[in-house]
Amino acid sequence: MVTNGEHLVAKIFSRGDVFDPDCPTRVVLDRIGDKWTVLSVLLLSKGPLRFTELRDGIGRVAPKVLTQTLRRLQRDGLITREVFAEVPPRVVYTLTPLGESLIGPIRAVSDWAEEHMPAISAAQNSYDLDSA
Amino acid sequence: MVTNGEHLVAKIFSRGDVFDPDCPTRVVLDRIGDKWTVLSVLLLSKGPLRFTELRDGIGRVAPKVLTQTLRRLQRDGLITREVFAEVPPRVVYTLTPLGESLIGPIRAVSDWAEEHMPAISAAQNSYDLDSA
DNA sequence: AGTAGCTGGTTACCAATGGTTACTGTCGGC
DNA sequence: GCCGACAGTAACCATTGGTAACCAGCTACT
Repeated sequence: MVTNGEHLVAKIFSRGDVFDPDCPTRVVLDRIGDKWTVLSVLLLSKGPLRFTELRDGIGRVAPKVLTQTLRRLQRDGLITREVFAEVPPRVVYTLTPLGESLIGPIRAVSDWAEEHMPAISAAQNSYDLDSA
Repeated sequence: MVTNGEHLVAKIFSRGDVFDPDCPTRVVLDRIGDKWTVLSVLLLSKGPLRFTELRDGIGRVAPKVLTQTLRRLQRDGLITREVFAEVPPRVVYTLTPLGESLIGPIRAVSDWAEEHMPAISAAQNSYDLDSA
């Protein structure tokens, strides 16, 4: 396994650099930017959940879109997807350790959003009034 | 100014709750999800920048899209936009105190992205191999 | 005098992503 | 035999991101 590639000429990125347009870190930032990723991870931080539990916890999310979100999280190794061959079917989503390591940063962002939301709403209102 | 609205029946949201679909916090999370918001704020965290400096710092972003991003950040009260009537024209973008308060949470996320990017890439590869 | 170029955009147009509504398959209960 | 629960898919729009071309105002070059 090649983990230390700093002697190579090509960019191998053993750590990542968000300011490099060619670095896969951009993909990671895109994922966090996916509309329901943050909420899904936050919900799963309390424990494994089923599809409908996630859907109801988020509220007003189309099943297709939630499926897309969860597939991408699974592909990124942030969650696991367990299917139980029962009737009615049961699918349980669980955070992996990698996914759990994201809880801290994500919670920082959502806490910030909750705390500063009033200020942002106020700024939006005055901006809209000025340009009206 | 009404800041404590907990005695009202209607939702007035003095703080925000990301799990409530009707809460404006969702708008804030959407903004962070905008493709270039995080990078723009990170770049501006080092000091005010001009339009082209931001564009070059991000790399491969269409001017139209960068303009959209910056206007939204301005509307949210996260940055200010100063125009100097010179030739050639000069426009300087600066983080507001509100914008500066976002640096911490955003840096937590981007640091996480840089640190765990190799693990994510590996997970993606094995996922793609399995489904191939 | 003509023209090319810099800055910070805008406009028109196209592609990709996100989102909504409707539908599927399986089985147990009524 | 029909309904509903679960975990999705299918077909179809809407929003966003991206590209290429252009503009205004002045300066500097030829």
